[in-house]
Amino acid sequence: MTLSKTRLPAEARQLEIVRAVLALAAENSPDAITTQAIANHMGLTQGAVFRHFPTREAIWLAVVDWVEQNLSDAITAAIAEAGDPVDGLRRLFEAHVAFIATHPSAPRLIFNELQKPADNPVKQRVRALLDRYRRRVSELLARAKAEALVEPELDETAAATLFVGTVQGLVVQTLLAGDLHTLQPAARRLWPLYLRSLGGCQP
Amino acid sequence: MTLSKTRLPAEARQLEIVRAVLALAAENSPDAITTQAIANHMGLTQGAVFRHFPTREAIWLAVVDWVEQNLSDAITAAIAEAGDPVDGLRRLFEAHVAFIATHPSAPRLIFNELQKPADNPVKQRVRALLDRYRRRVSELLARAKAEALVEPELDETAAATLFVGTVQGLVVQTLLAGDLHTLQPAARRLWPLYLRSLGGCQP
DNA sequence: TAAGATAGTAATTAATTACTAACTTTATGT
DNA sequence: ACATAAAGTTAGTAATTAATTACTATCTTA
Repeated sequence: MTLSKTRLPAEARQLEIVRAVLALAAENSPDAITTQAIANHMGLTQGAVFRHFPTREAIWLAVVDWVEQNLSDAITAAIAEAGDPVDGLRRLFEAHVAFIATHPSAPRLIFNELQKPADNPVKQRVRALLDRYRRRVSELLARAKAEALVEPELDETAAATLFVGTVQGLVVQTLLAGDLHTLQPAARRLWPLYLRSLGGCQP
Repeated sequence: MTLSKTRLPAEARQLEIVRAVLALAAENSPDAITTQAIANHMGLTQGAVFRHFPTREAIWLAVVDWVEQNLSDAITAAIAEAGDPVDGLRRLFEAHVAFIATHPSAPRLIFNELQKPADNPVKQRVRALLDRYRRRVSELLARAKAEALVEPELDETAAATLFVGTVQGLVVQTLLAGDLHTLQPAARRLWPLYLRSLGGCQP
């Protein structure tokens, strides 16, 4: 419960609603989060929510936007500090896992949306987010190949899919196990394996 | 619509209900599948469903049982035909992907359950299913290590997690893209990468 | 300080949902 | 044939939920 008590300007309240959803989605399935629950979390009445969003779906679009923006920033910062492309991949991997560890609701949103029919607007937004992410991984892999840091005949597309999949698969398993605090340790053990899959310096 | 028209003995009808859920889950989120929708799919009325299952949750437990049984059979068959452990892993990988391609509702169930609170009975069942699966992968990896087919200092646990994660991550991405028919081609491109992550001498 | 805009409330609505129970129909064994 | 138990129907109920509406309180600013 935040119980902000005071009235907030529309923009600030919208952000509050997004954060309420993120907080609630850390423990519950996104679909199970009712507008009533969102209102309770802020200490407001249910009707107040619809002062700031026309429909429930509009809330979810705003949440996806928030995730996209923050994840994108984290990625950019991680890559910027990198030495070579392979180091960039490692930093990206760690940043991605760290982001999920602090925002467990983010993967929940994704896993939730991939269930729904194709024309769903929220799903489209999530798909676009993931596409952009994979493209950035591909670029790093291409540079790594150009600098002869990985197997010269590496299947870049597959390697990018595996990169994203490694994180996603790990998250699936830790979410199912219920112990999200083991995410980062497990990720550290996975990285050497992924790195070796790229080939390169080894015979 | 199956429209079986005739009356069915309880046991057969229960199986019909499970198959109806599997069929409906291929396109919709499991949570969105109502008892009414199940009944419609069989050409019966909603009340008929509750002749065979006391609660909605009981239906989902039966569905998980079905998946567990069929996946387990497919795995066992795949491993049985294998030559060496690494060949077993490859066959297991292919069998797993093939199972998902023919039963896309299976991963949907998993992704749906991992969202819910820990005490959920269906989630517990799904978790047990995945644990057994990962253990079988671990055994194959251990044998591969004993036969010196992979890196002698391989982190088995991590490699098993990566194995399962590779499939799961791939499924997440194809489900999100909406083109499930690209699953198997993409999987074939991923296998060489996973194999290389295990290290060892390449033939 | 008065006027208008903005944020939130309280009550209600229409639709959907899992579940129940009293009933009718069908299949089957003797 | 026919009794009867099982399978399916009909017609509900109670609870939940997103959305709406008429109203009130608070802030801004001219």
